[in-house]
Amino acid sequence: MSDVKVKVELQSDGEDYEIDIETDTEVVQRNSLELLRSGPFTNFSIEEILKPDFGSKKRRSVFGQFSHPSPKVSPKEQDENRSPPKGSAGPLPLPAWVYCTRYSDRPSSGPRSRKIRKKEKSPQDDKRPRTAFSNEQLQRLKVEFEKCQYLTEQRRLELAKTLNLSEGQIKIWFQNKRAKVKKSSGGKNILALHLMAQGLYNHCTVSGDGMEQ
Amino acid sequence: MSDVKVKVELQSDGEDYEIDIETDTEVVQRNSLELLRSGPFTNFSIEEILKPDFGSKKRRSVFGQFSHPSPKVSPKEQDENRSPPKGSAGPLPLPAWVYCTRYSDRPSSGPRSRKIRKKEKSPQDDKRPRTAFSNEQLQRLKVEFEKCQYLTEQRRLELAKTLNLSEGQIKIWFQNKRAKVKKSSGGKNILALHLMAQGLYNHCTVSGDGMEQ
DNA sequence: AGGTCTCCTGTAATCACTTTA
DNA sequence: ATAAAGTGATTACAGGAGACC
Repeated sequence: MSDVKVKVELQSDGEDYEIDIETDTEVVQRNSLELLRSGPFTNFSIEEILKPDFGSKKRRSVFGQFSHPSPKVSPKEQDENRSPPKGSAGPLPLPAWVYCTRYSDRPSSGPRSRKIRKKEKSPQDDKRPRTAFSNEQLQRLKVEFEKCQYLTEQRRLELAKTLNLSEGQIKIWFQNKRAKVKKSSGGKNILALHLMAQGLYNHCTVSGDGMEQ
Repeated sequence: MSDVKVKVELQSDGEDYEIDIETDTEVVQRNSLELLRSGPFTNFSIEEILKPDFGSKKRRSVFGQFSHPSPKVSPKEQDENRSPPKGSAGPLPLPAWVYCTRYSDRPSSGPRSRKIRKKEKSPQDDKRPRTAFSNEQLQRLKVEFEKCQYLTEQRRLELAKTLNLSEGQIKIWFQNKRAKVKKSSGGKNILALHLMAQGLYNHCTVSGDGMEQ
């Protein structure tokens, strides 16, 4: 696969954007997510995954063991079909989580169309005053969050538009929400229990106790 | 199982530090979460994907990196105390992501130390004695409050300066005032609700600006 | 090599609400 | 009655890292 880059200048904001075309990685990743979303967890065992021959490696360090294939794909491709192009000879696509790197547990944030010319920052502290999101906004955000805890650019843009918030606010809200969930769940989850049961869970969390709400 | 913490006082600065030892749990949990995030699915089975040879794409294949050392990793990067010896033939059957440490995703970050917050004692000392605002001050505050029940940093600063009060006092006064109004109006603060509904809560404009943060 | 993106982690600030005095 | 402080939730940002161009 090769990359094709296209430069686009949008009339609206006069910004240049660079869009990567080709490569079906993103589709793969999406499908991979679907995959992960799939079967009941009980369909495969931790043991299976953890067998010595699975991705056999002696080194314990994660460093460098995971590399991140460039997740580039045209946004169009992204919305329109969620199936990987069943092109003949392509190598089998990998699930997203396999691609995970250092932040190894989260899927890629998806294809990006990068802004090339970033606006020059105003050097002063233009810290946005705290906003109180409306119930409507929060409602929608929560719904979206339940669908997936991570944003794609697409989704972020769409949310920002329909909720009349900045993309930055959407992004930050998701970050904060993830942090909250993580904190409040205290790390207790089903799989954790699985791991515990299998003796792979040698450590305990500090924060421990869950918080309510 | 419990968390292990060590308190250390460094000679250099006389500060206490708290060091977490072995907090791998969260990583496991988070990675696990992703795995658990499952739903109905299509093309390939988990078992298939988990085979060592699955999708062995040449250079960027993750699985390939299970079987041979990544070119990206310099020995130095593999941190001193966390990396097992490279040539170690020791049985470490687990995929790397299982071992991700700390906040689960980054083996490289390892145990951290953080400063324990300095505790301020003598709780009585810092308490500001109750202030009796002058009529002039109250007058101005009320006027401002009617303009908008919520402060911007700008406005607070300005008020504090002209009224010769601390910004903290201004802030508290507004908070108390809002509470009072709310109470007396039976919890129905039309303006506030309206503002909230519009997401304008504590500032007056919604900027559509982009992602700068 | 430099810039930009998102990520995660922490933290500051402010909110509503409660309590103290 | 009300200034001030405490609590818990939440928005926003800093800082550092990995990935990408």
